[in-house]
Amino acid sequence: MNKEKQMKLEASGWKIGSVDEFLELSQEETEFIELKLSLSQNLKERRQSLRLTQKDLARMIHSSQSRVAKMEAGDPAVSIDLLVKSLLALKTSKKEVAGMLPH
Amino acid sequence: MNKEKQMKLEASGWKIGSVDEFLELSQEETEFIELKLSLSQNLKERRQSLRLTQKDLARMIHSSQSRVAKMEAGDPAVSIDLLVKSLLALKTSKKEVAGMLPH
DNA sequence: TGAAAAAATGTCAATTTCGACATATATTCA
DNA sequence: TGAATATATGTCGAAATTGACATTTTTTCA
Repeated sequence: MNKEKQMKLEASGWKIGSVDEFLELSQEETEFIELKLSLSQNLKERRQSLRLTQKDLARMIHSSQSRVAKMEAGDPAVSIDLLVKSLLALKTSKKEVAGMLPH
Repeated sequence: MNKEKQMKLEASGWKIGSVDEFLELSQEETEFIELKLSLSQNLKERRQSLRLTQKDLARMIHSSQSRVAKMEAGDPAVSIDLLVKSLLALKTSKKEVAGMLPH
């Protein structure tokens, strides 16, 4: 993982380590984070292409606008479960989900 | 969803509804549960084919044998996050994960 | 422009999921 | 067989995630 990618992760709030240096993440941790970010980004694109507001989506999954915003921002404190529930609510197909898997 | 499939879900502890009749689940809820069960089953097969014990896998993901058992049993109180972390720990490829998606 | 709508950000109590532990049950194999 | 190993089940306090709410910032568009 290069420095630029680490910067992006940190920018989304993923930094866990010490104050002025990057935490060395294991390969699984990195893959896990990248998967969540990919789902986040795809969810946002999908919602927007369907012309739904965050509030609309929030209603569909019985959640709140702020939580949808955090989901789409790739906030670490949002579970894959909620991301998947959101994608399912938007009738995302298996093929589309498969395309969201990093690598 | 037919009765037999509902029976299987209930057998894994997924029943939420009333005492003597099945709860009518929405399509998204059903798809979500089926996804988790698919990941569970595939995880178990993958671990076994690698000749690892539940305790072995638990160590790899810094968890416990009992939680791995619940994961593989499709216990509702286990997150997709933990399932994904486990699959990543077992070096599951994108293609393999894609093959685990129901439908 | 500027007001309205949408999105982002921060906080919090409630709920869910967590690892850990104890123990019961099942499987393996000498 | 039966002892050793593996798995399943139940419980618990701790930690993480939740929906909701208030507020700020950004975007839209008349």
